[in-house]
Amino acid sequence: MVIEIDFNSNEALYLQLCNQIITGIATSQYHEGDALPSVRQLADTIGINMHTVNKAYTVLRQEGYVKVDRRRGAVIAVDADHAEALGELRNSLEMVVARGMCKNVTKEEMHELIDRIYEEYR
Amino acid sequence: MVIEIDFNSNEALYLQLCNQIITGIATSQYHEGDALPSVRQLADTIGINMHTVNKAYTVLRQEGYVKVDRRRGAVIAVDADHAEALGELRNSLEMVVARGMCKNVTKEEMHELIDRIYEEYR
DNA sequence: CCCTCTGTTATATGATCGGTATAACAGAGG
DNA sequence: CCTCTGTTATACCGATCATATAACAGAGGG
Repeated sequence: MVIEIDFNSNEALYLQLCNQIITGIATSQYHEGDALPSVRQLADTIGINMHTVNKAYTVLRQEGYVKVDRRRGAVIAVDADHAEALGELRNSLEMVVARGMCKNVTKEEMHELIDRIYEEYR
Repeated sequence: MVIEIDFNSNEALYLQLCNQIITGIATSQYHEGDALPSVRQLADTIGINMHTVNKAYTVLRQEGYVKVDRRRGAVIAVDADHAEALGELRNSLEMVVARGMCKNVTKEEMHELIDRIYEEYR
């Protein structure tokens, strides 16, 4: 999978990495058991520091998207704790929905947006 | 409206302020034309610096939630540019939905979450 | 007219974070 | 043994966050 970093973004590099890999899992570009590039290798190919990649992998592990073998490196392993996932989703959605409501976005429009994203990502 | 700041949060103070005020608008605790406390007054009541409040107000103005009179201070004035709002909503939702999909959250569950938030906020 | 309130701007300081850099360590293979 | 893996420690630089002090212009109120 191609990972592209925007150095002019105000989003932190390690967060861009996390988000792209998570999107890669959602879009089935990464599958359970796939090995990610090693921290040194990925850092080299996209031209950033090893520790920045390591930070991204650490966050991904803490959030339950990869597991780390000492020798194989980071491996896609989604920990789909459903209740926990719903709780965090809820927190993330609250601010998004609040902003939408202020701007007169109906919940039907919100549903439509979600359906569209689901279609594109599946 | 009561504004509560969590000094132990990893979220920046000025962003906590923004989010709470936006939530206040969504939940009809603030209405179009209502005046927010002055930067000095609000800073004093919650025990933070004037400039931190000023930064929050500046962001709220840029994102179209308040307008600033020289005399009256910050006044709730939502600029509901619908197309623009939908675009930004879409961007915010993409990462949320991607994380949900990884954790096997169905779009029906996502819809239900949104409906529930809409109910609670209305 | 003066006093007081409003947002705004300018500087400076300290703490934290993001990213880089160099280095070393332990574990697991080939 | 050599090489790969993640991991840890340390240091440095720049940007951001929050604070502090200070001053300015505009708009009322007494």
